[in-house]
Amino acid sequence: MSSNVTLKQIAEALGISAMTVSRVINNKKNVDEKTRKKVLEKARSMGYTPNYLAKSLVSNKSFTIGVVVPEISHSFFPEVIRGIEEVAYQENYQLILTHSAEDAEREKAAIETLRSKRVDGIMISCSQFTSDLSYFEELRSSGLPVVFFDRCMDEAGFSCVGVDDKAAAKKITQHLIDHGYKKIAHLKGAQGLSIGRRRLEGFKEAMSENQLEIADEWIVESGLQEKGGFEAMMKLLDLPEDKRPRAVFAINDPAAFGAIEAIRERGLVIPDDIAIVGFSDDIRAELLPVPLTTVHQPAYEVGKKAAETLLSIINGENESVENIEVLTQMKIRSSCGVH
Amino acid sequence: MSSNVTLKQIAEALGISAMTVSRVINNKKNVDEKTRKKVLEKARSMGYTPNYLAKSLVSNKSFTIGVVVPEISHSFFPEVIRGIEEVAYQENYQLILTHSAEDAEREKAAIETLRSKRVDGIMISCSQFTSDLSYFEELRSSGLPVVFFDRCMDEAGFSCVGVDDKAAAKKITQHLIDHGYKKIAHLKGAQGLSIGRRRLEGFKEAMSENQLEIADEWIVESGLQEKGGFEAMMKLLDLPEDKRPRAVFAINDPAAFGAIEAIRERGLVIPDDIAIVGFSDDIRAELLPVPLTTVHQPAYEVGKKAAETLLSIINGENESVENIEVLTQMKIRSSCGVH
DNA sequence: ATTAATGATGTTAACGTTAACATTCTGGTC
DNA sequence: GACCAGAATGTTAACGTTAACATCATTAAT
Repeated sequence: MSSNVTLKQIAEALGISAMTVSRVINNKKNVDEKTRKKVLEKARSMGYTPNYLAKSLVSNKSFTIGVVVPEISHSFFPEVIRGIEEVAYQENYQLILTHSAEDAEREKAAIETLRSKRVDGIMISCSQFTSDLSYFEELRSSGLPVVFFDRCMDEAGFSCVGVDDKAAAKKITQHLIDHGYKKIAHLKGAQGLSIGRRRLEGFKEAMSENQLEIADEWIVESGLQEKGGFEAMMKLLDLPEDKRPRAVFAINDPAAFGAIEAIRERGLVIPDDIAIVGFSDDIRAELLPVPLTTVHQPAYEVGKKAAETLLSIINGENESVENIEVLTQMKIRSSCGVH
Repeated sequence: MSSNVTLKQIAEALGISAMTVSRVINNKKNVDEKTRKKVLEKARSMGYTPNYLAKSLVSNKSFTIGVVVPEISHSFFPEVIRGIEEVAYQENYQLILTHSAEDAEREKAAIETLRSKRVDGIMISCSQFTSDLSYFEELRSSGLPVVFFDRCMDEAGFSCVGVDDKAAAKKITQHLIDHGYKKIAHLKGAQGLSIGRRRLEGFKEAMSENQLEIADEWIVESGLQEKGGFEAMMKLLDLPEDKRPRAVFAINDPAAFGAIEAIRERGLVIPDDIAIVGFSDDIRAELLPVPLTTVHQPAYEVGKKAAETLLSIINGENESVENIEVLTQMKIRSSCGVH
């Protein structure tokens, strides 16, 4: 358990000052070539590893950025993280990854810890239950660079990188309408979340532009997971037959999977009895017995763009609060009916 | 961009010493109740956030652990990370997540950076191409707690948390044998990696215990990705018909997916013409047209166990170098033939 | 040989925190 | 009222690094 070697120890071993050693380690000029070699050799032989904590303390810069995700293991976020990591890596930043597990308190605590660890910026994708705007206002007044991605708090005053949720939701709803469906339901997400609101908006816009009825009972909150989708769909299936929708637009693919399960349990057939479309293009969507029509989100791109945005703020190249939308792509498969 | 508030600033604002403020912030005793309240109030109003960098510098403890994964976005690792994160969260540690992208040099650089950031320990899953043992020996001599997970370097002298690769490989090979197959090939992984070696060993053991021929040309290196699996399978399919294997055990599911693609391209049918089994129970395995028989790896458990092991070393509760195997479960589906 | 310019090195203080020790209160005891 | 234990608070130095300035050595120019 050899404790860590310091500049000073190298300096002492060579009978020179710590400053000279520092200069060598940081490749500064004005160091004699002989000294440089001597120092490098000694540093290697003593197993020197610079202490970035001390460095960061002095420079007030940690080359670390914090990432807060609500869910690590579902397919979208790992891909986003890969995008973030790639950009960070290029610029020599590391990531502290924290996981809120869809818990607003845990999210808050994570952000506090990240601040304490003096990250240079934070990237946040909110939990489903995040609603305390005042906390984010406080965060904003701290001046720490922050960017939201995918799940944003619109009023928080931070930039947000997501996908064209509203436009895509509208488009895929329109696709159902083009198939001749009129009775269309929506499994919606939490309205505190930008994605929940925007997808609902897109849905509504498509419906009203086509003069179709938007029945209250056909807009059911499902959350973002299988379970919620299942339960929400069950509610719809419990309606009297003539009040039942013929098509469903689910807030995301996991919710759609849950809904599909519910439909199947009731012995109904997709898309003949009920058509369904999702959002996110989960890796499983394509592989279902009836492949799911959905919206492909370029997750890697979202991560990349979000990281670039954050770094530009950190580097002082960008002050404006922006709403950046990466373009999605509709994936038409079979669950929406013949095409 | 208000710069960060310090203990000293709070102290000055109240006309007391920094030490007293520190005592309040850290809930130490021997502080007057009135003072305590005054300080807490001031700290809140000034927006104080403790500087863990400074704290860590003094205490030589960062409450941060480094994680190095070769691949972020494939389903196994996110789940492992979730397990790690959960344990870390319980113990108030944060994770610095780094990604080697299957590049040995990048992996080495990541570890160096983690050391510089003075993480309290590191968890590593090696890239496919990691082979420089001397680096790990050096790392070991630094005394920093390290644990490998899933992809280990056996001789490096660190504990390793993985699954019962060899036993599981043997079992699934035996399963193929029980189906009556005698001509069985193996798409193997890099032999520098524990999983590559152990799964090959398990395969060989099952074959020889059943007095079956282990033909050299039926053991083909595929790597761990689709592409490698595809190419390796193509080599097997290029053999003269009578020398072709009737069943294949792929090192992991992605390799199996690639192989399946190759089989299909040749117009052959699974399992009738060629049976195939994988390893890892990728989320897609179950959803294939012919669901893939494979070995389920409890990824979350691996992450959890690995993190627990690392923390026990960090806390000085554990000195021994162990090889911990989390038990897998065979998932028998259809790709291995009727059952 | 003297001066100036430049190169090589050293010294000091600071970053924000806390451990260890030092000092100053307080309230009680005799 | 003197004394003391203990509580409350303060002072100093240290963690490892570097910026800023200071010093000393060397070389070139006159």
